[in-house]
Amino acid sequence: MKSKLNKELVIRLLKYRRILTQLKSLGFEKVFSNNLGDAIGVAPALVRKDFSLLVLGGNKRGGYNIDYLSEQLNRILGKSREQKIIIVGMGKIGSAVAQYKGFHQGDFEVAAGFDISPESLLHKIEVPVLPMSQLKDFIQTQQIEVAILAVPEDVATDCHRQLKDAGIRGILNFTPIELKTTENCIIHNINIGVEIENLFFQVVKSSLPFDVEAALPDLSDEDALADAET
Amino acid sequence: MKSKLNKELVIRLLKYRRILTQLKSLGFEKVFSNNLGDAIGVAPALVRKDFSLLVLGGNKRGGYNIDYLSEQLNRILGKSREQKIIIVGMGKIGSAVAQYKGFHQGDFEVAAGFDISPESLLHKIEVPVLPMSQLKDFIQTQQIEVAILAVPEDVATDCHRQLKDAGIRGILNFTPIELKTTENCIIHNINIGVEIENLFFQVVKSSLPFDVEAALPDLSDEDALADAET
DNA sequence: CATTTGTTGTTCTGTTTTTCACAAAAACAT
DNA sequence: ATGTTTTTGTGAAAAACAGAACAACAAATG
Repeated sequence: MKSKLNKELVIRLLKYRRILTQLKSLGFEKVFSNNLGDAIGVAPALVRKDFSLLVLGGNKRGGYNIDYLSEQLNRILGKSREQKIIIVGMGKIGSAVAQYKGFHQGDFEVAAGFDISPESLLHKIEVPVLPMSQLKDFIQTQQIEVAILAVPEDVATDCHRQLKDAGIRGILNFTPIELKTTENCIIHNINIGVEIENLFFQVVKSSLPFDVEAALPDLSDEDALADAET
Repeated sequence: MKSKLNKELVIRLLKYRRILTQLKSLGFEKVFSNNLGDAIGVAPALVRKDFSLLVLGGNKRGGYNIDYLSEQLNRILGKSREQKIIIVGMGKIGSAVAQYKGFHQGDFEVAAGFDISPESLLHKIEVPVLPMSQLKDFIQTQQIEVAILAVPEDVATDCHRQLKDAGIRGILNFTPIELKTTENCIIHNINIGVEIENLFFQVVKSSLPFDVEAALPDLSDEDALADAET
């Protein structure tokens, strides 16, 4: 069974929705595939194909209706509003995310943060911070499904287990430990260290006057072979 | 010209390197493809394929030599040591990243943070925080190539322009504004809001007793067609 | 009313990336 | 020595993904 809503597509749809919300608030009523493409950094043809796949039609010369598109994307993606999440580990990253303003028009509410020593966190945080001992109970009574994991590396696997035991269905993992999706719990890893290293590599590679890959094994044999055949 | 070192491959290589460093510090000398695959969450065959592509050989029954692999990965990826980065926007996210401990054995040094009002930042931060007015000069005299952008949404594009004007070659962008890579400046976007929305979608989708995609346009026509042809 | 213009919808094709499957080689055991 | 096990290395198949091209159509124009 091939899945129609592949991973990249879903991300694009979420981005379209955000852009549409912005455009709407600016008073626009319609939008063209190249506007959306520019906004999220993909080719206009891909935008049209995405909507075509979902049978979201536009008008042959008038582009797409923003209200219609928004509604339909909400139908497909779920309104994802009033969803509650918790944050485990209220260190720097955890509390930063707790106060993150970039959520799509307040879709999510951080129901609580958890930490080994909640008392020590005196910097004003708008969400209640509870001790880890209350984690499982809170998750189950509040029916929390999604958690953000932002604890130190050495307790990551232990916290992961606790979250799974408590019945969490999805974890956004900011620790450098690569957790793995299981049947009952979907993991998305964000490894900031790797992201920075990766960016550095790309920059250095693009800055060099020669091709980095020239240092890699020779592919010119293939060409030689091809030449020999002619 | 097809590039051998594609984006996903580079990320895997960076992850291999991290795992190898850990294994080495634990006293291991060799490692098998399935160990590495487990550690970074990919199939063992892919690990072998990666190394095969780079002509990094293992031993038919003894796995791969950790020291050798580390050296070779360092050669290919660059040692990426003593590189300096700056952080623009020392709000919650910015200062969290400034103090991020997950960097690969201290590869990177945060040379400075920049903010509109550096004085107001009284929470103890180990790196110097300078006013935006000094941004361009600092970048040029210190020869900074990579920056992390963590400012509020409404000034993101302006800061982006300032960074490009100052000659920055790579930006890790934490704002919800999707910036685009240009000839001179590589952008990697990390949109935390979208990541959370995406995770929610996947969780809801997996939780439903029926197939979400059933609500989407019918593909059974294809089957009907195929049947009709037989 | 005819013509031009602009934009969508979709097919077809091409590329890149991953998985499968198994031969080959090395280590180990008997 | 001989056989058995384990793990690599890789060619071929499969899947995922994107891009180019262009027909179809609606709107605008004169």
